[in-house]
Amino acid sequence: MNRFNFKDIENKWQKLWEQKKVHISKKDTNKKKFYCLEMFPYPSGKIHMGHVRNYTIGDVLSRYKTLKGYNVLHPMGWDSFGMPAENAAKQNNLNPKTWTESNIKTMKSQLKQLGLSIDWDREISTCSADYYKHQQKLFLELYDKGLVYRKESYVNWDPIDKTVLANEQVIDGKGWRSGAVVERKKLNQWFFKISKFSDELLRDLDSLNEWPEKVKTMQKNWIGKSLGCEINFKIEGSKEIDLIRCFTTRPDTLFGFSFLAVSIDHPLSKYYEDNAEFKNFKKECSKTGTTEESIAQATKIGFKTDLLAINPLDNLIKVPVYFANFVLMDYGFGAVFGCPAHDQRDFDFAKKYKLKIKTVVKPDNEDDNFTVKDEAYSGPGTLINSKFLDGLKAPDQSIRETIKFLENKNLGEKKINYRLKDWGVSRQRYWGCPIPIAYDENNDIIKIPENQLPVKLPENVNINVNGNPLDTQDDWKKVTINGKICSRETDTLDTFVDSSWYFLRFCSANNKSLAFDKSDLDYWMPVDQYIGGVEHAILHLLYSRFFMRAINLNNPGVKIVEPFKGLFTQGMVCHETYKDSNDNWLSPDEIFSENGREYFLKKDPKQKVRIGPSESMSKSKRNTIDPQNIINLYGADAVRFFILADSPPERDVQWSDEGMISAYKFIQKFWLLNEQILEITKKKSHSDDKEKEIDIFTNQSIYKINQALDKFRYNVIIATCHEIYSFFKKISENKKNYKNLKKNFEKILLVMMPIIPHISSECLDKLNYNENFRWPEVDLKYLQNENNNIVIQVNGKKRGLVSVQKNIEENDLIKVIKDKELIKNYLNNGNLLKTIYIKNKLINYIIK
RNA sequence: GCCCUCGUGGUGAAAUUGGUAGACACAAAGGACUUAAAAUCCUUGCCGCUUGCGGAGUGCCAGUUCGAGUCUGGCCGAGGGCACCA
Repeated sequence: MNRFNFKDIENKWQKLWEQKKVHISKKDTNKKKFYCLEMFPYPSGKIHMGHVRNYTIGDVLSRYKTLKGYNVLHPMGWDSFGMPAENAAKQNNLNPKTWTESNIKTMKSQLKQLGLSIDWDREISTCSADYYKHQQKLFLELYDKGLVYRKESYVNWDPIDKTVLANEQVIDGKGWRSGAVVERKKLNQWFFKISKFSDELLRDLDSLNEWPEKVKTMQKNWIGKSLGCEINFKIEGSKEIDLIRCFTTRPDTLFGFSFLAVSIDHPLSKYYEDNAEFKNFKKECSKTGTTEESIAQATKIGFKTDLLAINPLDNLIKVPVYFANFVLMDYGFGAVFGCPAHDQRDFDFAKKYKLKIKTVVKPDNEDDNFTVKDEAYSGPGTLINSKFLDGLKAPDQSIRETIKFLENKNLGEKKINYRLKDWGVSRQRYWGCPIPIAYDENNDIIKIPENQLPVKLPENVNINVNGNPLDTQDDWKKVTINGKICSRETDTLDTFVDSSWYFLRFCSANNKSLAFDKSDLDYWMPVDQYIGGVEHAILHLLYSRFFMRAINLNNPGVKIVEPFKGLFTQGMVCHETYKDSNDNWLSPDEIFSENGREYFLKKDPKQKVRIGPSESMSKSKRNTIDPQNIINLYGADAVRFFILADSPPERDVQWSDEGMISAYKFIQKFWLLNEQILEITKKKSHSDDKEKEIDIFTNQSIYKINQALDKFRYNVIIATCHEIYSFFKKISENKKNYKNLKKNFEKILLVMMPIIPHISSECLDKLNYNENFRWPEVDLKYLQNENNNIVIQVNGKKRGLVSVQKNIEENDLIKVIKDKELIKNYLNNGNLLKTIYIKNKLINYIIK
């Protein structure tokens, strides 16, 4: 008997699959399609464990659906524009293109070593002009539809990366990549009008019933729909302004109005630009930072103007107008009416500037003399101190009635507001898709004509410059359009644009003239199962949903609205963290242990290692495991087997060397089992009762795996594989060639194929299996044992177990068990009130 | 603060969706084989007493039910998301 030589055998099958083009998919309208897509990787150098998990999950599904007879599309590509290439280029004086292409080569070969069933004929790379030329056309199409516009606006400026960040890319006031504290800067920027679809993007979430609720909730919150009222406040004072518009969700608290606050960016500020005190205030505000987060941390400060705002419900109530640091220009109209009694921010502000705090809502368990004291009250209740509004139930009735009143008197208007802002796509970077726009001598926008597309990114550019390297390319910038000399846009597109439509490109990956062919989309789209990390729950998924709608706008040919029918978000791969006595991170390679509990430094065995919590693998914490080493040591099937074992795919999984070794041992012993069965099947065939057992076990296992596959419960499949091994191991020890042994074992190999394709294929080959690979049908008659174990309970507690014939009637069952010593004792020591019999499951005696 | 998710042995986890809690695996301990080690195999969730049996037991407290890990309400804890969003 031979060991399983994974190196040779895995290589053999990978080559064979490639030669026979078994993973190449062709449109075939007679066959039911299945589009399985994993989020494509950024080619950063080599694959990491997260990739291994992500792509194994997708591969299991693809292979399963193929066995089930679907025409499966399982493509792969490269999200290959982006800053790491530029950073690497700067650090090592490399060309971003060369660097990226070499990484792609490495990673592609690594993915192939995992035995993934990918259609490499459809490979795409977003940094190739073959890809981005279509993107430039799409950009211009959206521009013609009015979904792209340019405006001067404040942007989040990352001083390290020297680039603009989307609001979504600012995390805790810092750039999501560089970690630099974000500054504010005013620039001319290109925007996608995602807000046009706010309502649709929100509403259609309800149709995505194969998405995790968590992701849908996050998108809902991100879009942030709120129903409220727009109110115009009359202004009195020395300036030429007579109205300030506010948006409020609580118009019913208008009688608690004690100040009006506007953002420092509000148009009102132009009247105070020369005011030294205001300038100081503005400076004070900028000191506290400009991101929402840092504003949040700062104490509330205000600048009192000489203006008064009049309460629209009572002209006699006039309150001061402030500039305040906590009011955002981006949301609503950059102005809020302050009601300190029922809003904590307003309360804090009012306390600081000694403004009136008038209670207008009382909780239902309080009387009319209730007043707000130490904190604002924002709960439900009844309106008080509000004249004609008194007695209304807050919040629902009172808001509804107040809006009605304001609308009737022309003082306000019902309004729906969204938190979602338009998507800024301009990036001051070199390594991205050029924006196909130029400007003439009047700085008017000129579209690059179709016959001058694509706008190719110039090569051999010195990128060791501050700011955008494209700005320095005078030859490239100069372009003649219709005889006019123009200057190109030097900003490139956010890489989220690249990934917002790549799933469409896969459908027509080799179409030279079109980004995608509508008939291809009709067949392949939507993506039936999309698989990736939850970190893209908002940005990438929302942008892709927007792109689909943008393409569909005025384009009745495209039928699909939602790009991803099913979404699965897998958990991360974690590993323990280690530190030495000086608090430096240690990699697992640098330490050793003799008892599995205490670790020591290899280079200094006396030094004890501090074991930290298990965290997601990251280079900075040095707790990564290189998949390449693991593949070399144990082979692809063992890695696939391990990465799916133990934890359900949506949860984090712990990397453990012991677990990996256990998976490797499983592959090895399974191979030996196959060799044994092969030997046995050469013997004369044999028939006895065991055959039935084999049939039952096989069918039940296939059923179990089938169920688990349909629900992404891959860890249960691994457990079942272990059970399968134990069962057939025992059977093979009899050394009898049961008539149905070979057939059943072949079925088992077929259902294991999605998980461990190489060894399963090889085993089938060894057994001379030469039929087509098809998912075996489950024979339902084997799913229930003929003899059933019935649980005997007394007062709901398990007291015994009896094996009886299936579908036995209650009276017959009682005859069987009434003589049991145990039951007799219970029955003799109490009164039997009743018995509950659940067929084939249990009998429960109720005894007092 | 609000929203979401999750709490099961030393660990990762199963549990046919209300019916035998802890499948499967890791670790640890004990045992078998071996001159010995490695490898392999077997046993072990906890607390009692002698095999066997009894008791408690799925974060905590109630409730519904013949029966609750599963359903309902409240509390506690962990993780994630959002936020001076008016």
